[in-house]
Amino acid sequence: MAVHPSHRVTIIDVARHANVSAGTVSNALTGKRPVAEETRARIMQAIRDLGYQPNLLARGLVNQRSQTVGVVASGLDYYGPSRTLIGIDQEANALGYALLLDLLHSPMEANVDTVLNVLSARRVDGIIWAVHEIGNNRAWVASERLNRLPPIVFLTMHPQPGVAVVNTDNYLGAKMATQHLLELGRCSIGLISGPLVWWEARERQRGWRDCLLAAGREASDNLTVLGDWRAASGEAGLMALIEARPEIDAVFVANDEMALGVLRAAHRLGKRVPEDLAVVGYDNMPDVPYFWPALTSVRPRLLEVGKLAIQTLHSIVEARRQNQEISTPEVQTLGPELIVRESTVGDPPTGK
Amino acid sequence: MAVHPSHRVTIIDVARHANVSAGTVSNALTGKRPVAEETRARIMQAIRDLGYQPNLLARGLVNQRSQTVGVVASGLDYYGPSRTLIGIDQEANALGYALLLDLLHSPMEANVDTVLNVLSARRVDGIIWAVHEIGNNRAWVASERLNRLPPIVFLTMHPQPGVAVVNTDNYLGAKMATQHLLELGRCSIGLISGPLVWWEARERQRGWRDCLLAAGREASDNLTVLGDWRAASGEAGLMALIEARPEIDAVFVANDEMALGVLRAAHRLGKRVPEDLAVVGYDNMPDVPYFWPALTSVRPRLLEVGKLAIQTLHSIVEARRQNQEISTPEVQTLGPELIVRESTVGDPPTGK
DNA sequence: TTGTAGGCGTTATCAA
DNA sequence: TTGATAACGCCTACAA
Repeated sequence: MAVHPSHRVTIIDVARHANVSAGTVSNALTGKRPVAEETRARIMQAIRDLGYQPNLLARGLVNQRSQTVGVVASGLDYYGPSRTLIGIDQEANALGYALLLDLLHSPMEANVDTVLNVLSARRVDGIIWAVHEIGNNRAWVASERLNRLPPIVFLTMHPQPGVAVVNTDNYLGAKMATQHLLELGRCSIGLISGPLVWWEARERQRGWRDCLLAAGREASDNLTVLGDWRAASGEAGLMALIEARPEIDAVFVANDEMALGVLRAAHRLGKRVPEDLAVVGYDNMPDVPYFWPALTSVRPRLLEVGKLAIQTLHSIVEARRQNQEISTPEVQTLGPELIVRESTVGDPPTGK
Repeated sequence: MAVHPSHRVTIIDVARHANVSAGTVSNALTGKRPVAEETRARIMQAIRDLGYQPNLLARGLVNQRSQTVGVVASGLDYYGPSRTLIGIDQEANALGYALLLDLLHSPMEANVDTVLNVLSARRVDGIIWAVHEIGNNRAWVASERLNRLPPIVFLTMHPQPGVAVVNTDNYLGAKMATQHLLELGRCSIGLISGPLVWWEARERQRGWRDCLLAAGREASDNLTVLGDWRAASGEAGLMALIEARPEIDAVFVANDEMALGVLRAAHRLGKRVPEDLAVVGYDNMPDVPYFWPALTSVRPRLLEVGKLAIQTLHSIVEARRQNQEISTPEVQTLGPELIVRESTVGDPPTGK
């Protein structure tokens, strides 16, 4: 048996081997036309004998669809984006799509055109845009460019007419976190925010503010500190916050990493959590239950976001293929969940 | 301007528009044959006018190469695998490959054949196998199957003749960690290991043991506890370890997540880190500097692993295309780095 | 330097 | 139920 068959086995080889025409083999494989049972058996045997693999490039060429979805993402070294990608992969597998992955090194990067061109040239059936909305890095969405591209589903962005979006509800998540702190009887609830050029950061800030105002509380600027999502900025953030408002007894932190920094700062300052300071994070990363103390956090349903994104894309692709109306709503938002742990209510079991 | 051009613009449209033949357009695009400067300009203009995108499916079909690399990975919700994937993506971009991503939900899964068939059918130029070696989930590597597949580069696996492997040196990393603890004068150094069906876990265990034995120390079984990589098992692990060997004053933990659990257990037991117990982790996740106390950890060079994997694959692909000998060594191993922090040497700045 | 023709591996159409 | 034939969009000899 030759190790490198000089001639990749094609559908024609199979046809010859089974004494039928290539068309019949194709029919047996795709099931689009009936094939006699006896013939089909012969064909299947030939396929096994020859180790035939259909060439999906050729198939895509004639079918005008590649069964491929382009995924443009960034920040994969964070937990959230990875998690979403897993959801995307699972559902794509289920629906028979392959994933063409494209990572943007910096989400602000302007090489959007290059990426879109590549995906377009590879004739992906659709695109999932999983790059965080930062500054005006979505400006191109309004452009006429969009019409010349395959269907796109956007993740976590400000709703925009004519654009399919799947969101996780950052506003609600922040509200739930803040409400929880209010219900614990906390008087002065600070916020350590993400950079406000991020849409998600703005949404979480808005949730925190609206919740406080609705309760007749103060939500002034010096209760807020800007972080950069990293733990270091959470640590510095708490220091600054306490400097400005020493009476603070709770803080909502816009992500878990910064919350880790907050916990560290609290330890250094000798503040007890949650007695002196209650802390809520966001993202519910896998290791927050083992922080010291275990961190109360908001869990966005990222796996579902990924799955829903592919489902939505699929239905758009199908609708367009059949020139039907699109039945999916333009914006779909998944509600989060608050997971309460020691950093707001518990005494961590201490001492032996 | 029609929103859905009924007829995707092809190289022939461009040719007509520019008053040349399709072949000339192709030459202008690929640069494989000279084209008069004046003609080329006309062609480029036509391409812009028409918004032409070459069809890479068709190109792949005739060229017999798709400029695509299949990446099979798992555990993407952990930091390590994501990091490696980023490296893979970066280098693939640089070399002009697109990435076809395939995630295995369980790394022990037996559906290896399905995955390989899909990749094979899509005519990827090569494959990167980034699934952790667990149990005998690499058994297929020895099979004749391998010869019927495109070139494959394996990540983190036990070297095997005839197989290209890119590794990070788990054995050395564990040795460095243990050596560090020895040099601090620690007397009784425990190990919290990963599941021993993982090759990497065995390597790290071996490093710990050999280092201790080389120093004339004890490395007996009751200095070892098995974990499952998750924080919970680290927490339970330290409890068990101290139960068995109360005199323990240092522990090497096979990953950072479990180390987080160990820190938590130490707090609960009232043990001071590092005074009573020095702790070293593995992976150097981004948030370990903000653990309490900051965690000393081994940093594997994962980004480089990803890049090197693609480079290696690329050179194998090229060599095979030209029927040359493969010039890359079969096994390439990248050494790790030990990052020392408070959990072994420091006093975390405490109180104000 | 450019044009023409044939083929890459499939599927779809039209007959048989 | 099956077979021949013509696309799908591109590249590459071979000719001009």
